[in-house]
Amino acid sequence: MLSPTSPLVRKLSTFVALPSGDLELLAGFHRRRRTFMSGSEIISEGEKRQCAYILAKGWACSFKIQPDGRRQVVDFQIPGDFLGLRSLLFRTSDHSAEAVTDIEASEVLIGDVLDAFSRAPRLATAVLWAASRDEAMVVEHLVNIGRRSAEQRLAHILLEMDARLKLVGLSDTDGYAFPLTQFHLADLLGLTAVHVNRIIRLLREKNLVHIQHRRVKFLNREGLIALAAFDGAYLDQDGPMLP
Amino acid sequence: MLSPTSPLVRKLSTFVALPSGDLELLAGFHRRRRTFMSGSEIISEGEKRQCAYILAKGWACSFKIQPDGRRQVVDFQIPGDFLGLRSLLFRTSDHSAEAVTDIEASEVLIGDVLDAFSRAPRLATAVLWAASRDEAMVVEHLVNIGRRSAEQRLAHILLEMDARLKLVGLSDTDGYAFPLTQFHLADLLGLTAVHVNRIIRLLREKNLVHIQHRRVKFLNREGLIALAAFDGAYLDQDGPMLP
DNA sequence: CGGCCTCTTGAGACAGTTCAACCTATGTGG
DNA sequence: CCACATAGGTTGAACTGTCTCAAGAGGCCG
Repeated sequence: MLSPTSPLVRKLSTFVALPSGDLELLAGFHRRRRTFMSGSEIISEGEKRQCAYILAKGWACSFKIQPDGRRQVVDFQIPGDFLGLRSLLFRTSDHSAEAVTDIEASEVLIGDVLDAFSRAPRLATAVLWAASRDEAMVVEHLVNIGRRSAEQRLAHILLEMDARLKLVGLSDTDGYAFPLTQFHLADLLGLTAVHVNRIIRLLREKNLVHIQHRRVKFLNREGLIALAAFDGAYLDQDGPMLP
Repeated sequence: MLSPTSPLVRKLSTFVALPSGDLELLAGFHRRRRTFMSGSEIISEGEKRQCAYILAKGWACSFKIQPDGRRQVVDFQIPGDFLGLRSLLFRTSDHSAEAVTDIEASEVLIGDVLDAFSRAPRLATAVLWAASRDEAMVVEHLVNIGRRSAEQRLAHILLEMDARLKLVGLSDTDGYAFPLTQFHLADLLGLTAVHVNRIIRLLREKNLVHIQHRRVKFLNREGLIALAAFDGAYLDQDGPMLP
């Protein structure tokens, strides 16, 4: 049985109040528990009819590889996030995903989704909301790369992850545990790892954030927010719920 | 009554065969027809509880504006596409949208969606698919900006629009009608209009494509595909349907 | 006819890349 | 518990794709 504070339930409950029947249906999604070792590939671009996962523990990342070997990270997934929802619905998966840390996840099949949608339409809307929120994050990453400086990009993603981690109770007041390497950040921000390193130093020298020892520690959150022009409205996680 | 060749039906039918009951429900979505003049704003970032639209005729574009006035276009919408689906589900809209040409669209309210989902779960899955396809396009635009050269970016978007227009019957063998300015392209590709202009010239001089007089005309499609490393799998519009 | 978009081209500046070297943790096998 | 391997992080110097600013040309509409 799914505990009421499971990250996914916590996230969806920000959107709509789900009746207990829907919650039980959601619990059924957690039947097939899987574990993956750090670095292992979970979803593979180009493969047909893949399944999806709900991440329960650890960080993952979804990405696309270019023919020349360069890679673009699309997003990082934290507990409560879907992993590979698009590859569940598409004929062939349009992206790959791998475990950043050791992770635990629940396998979801297309049948589970069809079944749940027909029995709980409110849940269908909640899942569409979660998928739309994922899209909103990708959109913000697009703005990041397209129209912000390297410094702003880094500041922005640090603030986004903070807000997302808070929603599932994984962020403290001063910062959070942060398992990403500078290569991960570079591939998300459309930069090189060398340049990310220089920007990290810059933000440290400005006494805005420290990124050290697998931790992000905010020294001047207001300053960071101003620098990145961060507005978390796209995460749609504040304010009153849908009636 | 909705004609069976409406762009939206045509698009969704690529994914699943919808029973006639679902098609009638879908037709109900087209009750409230609206028209917008070229240049007018249809969705506004920051506004609460906006409605969404299904585009029937013309081109639109969705975008986000930065505090410094620079703008990032997220995607262009063509007939059959949703417009502002995220602003329908979110507390406040995370993006804006405007009409590129004069357009015709049908207004969709949140109640329509909830109602349709509870009566036609298969339709819910089809809508989730369409939303996921929109996300896949944004992801590809992210890869475009993050990891491709200006030349590749432009080639890629021209090929994407060709495939998308083909799906709704708006592309000829040699090219298609193209209402975008170089400013639109610049804002989508994360470049300046000046640089887009130089790249357009480059592709013309290489005898790959002509972009002139509001038309895209392919001269060497294979060459363009190779240049951009274009693989349309992310559009999920080829191959057998979902059973 | 004049005004305003849109497109075009040039020259200099700069943010971020590339390549290369070196440093520092952390873990592993002997 | 040391020796070594390896992944990740740090820094410098030269290079380049794209931007910025600037000025002008073409075409459409009132």
